[in-house]
Amino acid sequence: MDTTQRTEQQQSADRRRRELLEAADRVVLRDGPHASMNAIAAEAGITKPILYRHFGDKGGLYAALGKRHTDALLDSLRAALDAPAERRERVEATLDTYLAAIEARPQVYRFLMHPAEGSQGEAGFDVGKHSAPLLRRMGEELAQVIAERLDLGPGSEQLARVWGHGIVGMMHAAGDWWLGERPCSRAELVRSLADLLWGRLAAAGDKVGGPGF
Amino acid sequence: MDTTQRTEQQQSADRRRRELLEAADRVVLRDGPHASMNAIAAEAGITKPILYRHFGDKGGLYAALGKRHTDALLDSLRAALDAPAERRERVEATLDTYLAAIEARPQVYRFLMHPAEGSQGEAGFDVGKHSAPLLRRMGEELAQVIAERLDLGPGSEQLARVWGHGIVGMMHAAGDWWLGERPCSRAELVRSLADLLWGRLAAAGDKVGGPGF
DNA sequence: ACGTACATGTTACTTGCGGTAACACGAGTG
DNA sequence: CACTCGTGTTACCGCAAGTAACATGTACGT
Repeated sequence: MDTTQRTEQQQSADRRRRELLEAADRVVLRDGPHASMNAIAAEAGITKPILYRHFGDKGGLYAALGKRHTDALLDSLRAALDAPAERRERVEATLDTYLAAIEARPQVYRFLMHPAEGSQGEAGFDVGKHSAPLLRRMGEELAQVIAERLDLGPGSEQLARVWGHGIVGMMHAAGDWWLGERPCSRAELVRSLADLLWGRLAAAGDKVGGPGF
Repeated sequence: MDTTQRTEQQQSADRRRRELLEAADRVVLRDGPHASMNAIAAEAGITKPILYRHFGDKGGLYAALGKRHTDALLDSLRAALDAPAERRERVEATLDTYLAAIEARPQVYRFLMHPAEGSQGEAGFDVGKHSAPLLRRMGEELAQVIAERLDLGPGSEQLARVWGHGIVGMMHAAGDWWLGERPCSRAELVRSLADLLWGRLAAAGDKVGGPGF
């Protein structure tokens, strides 16, 4: 039949696509985001045009690659956010999940966020535009959770979205900085961020002698 | 004398450098970050090797370009942060200054932050790694201000740095999202972010029937 | 006046990558 | 057996980064 044929072919094409993605994953994680299409094709045991037949262009490949990791990360975040516990505890668990993920596989993180600066300290310059997708998706998801579960009064819809993106950005920037400098333990970082979210900034007193922030 | 010679040459070289930077600025802001070195050289009325003599490589040029804008932005932020007013008011003024800047010149912002996706909806892919420098610098500056002026008890040094980078990340991500979707006025955005910083997240009540965040 | 040193500029090239066209092989089907 | 279609290859194009080698003006020491 036509349909069965199509299905078989589709399945085989999908398997192939997954294999190619895994090969690309290996190369990108080994060589950094500067990996050339030639290198990826070589790792997969084939040549360039096949990659292009599957993914269109390099952007397509990187987008597919990014989506895999993004989906995985979002799944763990959702799990942490859905755990049965107090709100602050869940917030801390979510922050910790994210930070643990970028700590465990910094290569993946660097690829997703700012794919420049390959492993070597080269003056590399090429980058993907993945950060936006990941950050945006996380922001939107968090906004939805906030809007669903929190009672924020009038304008809650918009407030939730601002907060979603804002909190995600806070987590992202702090995590990025922390990953580079490692100025403290993950637990301390989580606590500090949660404290910030919990209003300690507003509650803090001015230092003696100064104008206070 | 030798020194006077060196000085005169240095001065002329500096003038030239500034001219080149301004030309590069025009091209980048017109063509997006995909601008080729050839195009920039042409705009400046000269040819490629001269650019390379002045800036080493494209990264050097873009770094110099980024530094100009970054310095300017940081100056306005410092001014807003130093204004004589209540803390929350100053925080709002600073947020507003940043958002006003990215609103007024989105081209510059896009170049500094994620220089991909040129004005045309191309599948563009090349990017600079400028976001890190700008975000890092803003984070560190804010951290210093917090540490200097706020009384945060033990561990205040680290706490201030986490908060600095976290707040900057919040501002950045929210601003980036807002700039793309324009879901509300700038003033509303500022208010929402300040509310988040002021602990409204912690103070919000759970929605009826749900587990509450 | 003349060669020397140096800054400033150019042309023409190499290298490397993204992307594509054209061709080659193998298997199932009338 | 011819036909097609999926899968693969080689060989190429275009373009941008970066460089080598060469030209030219100008101040200086002798």
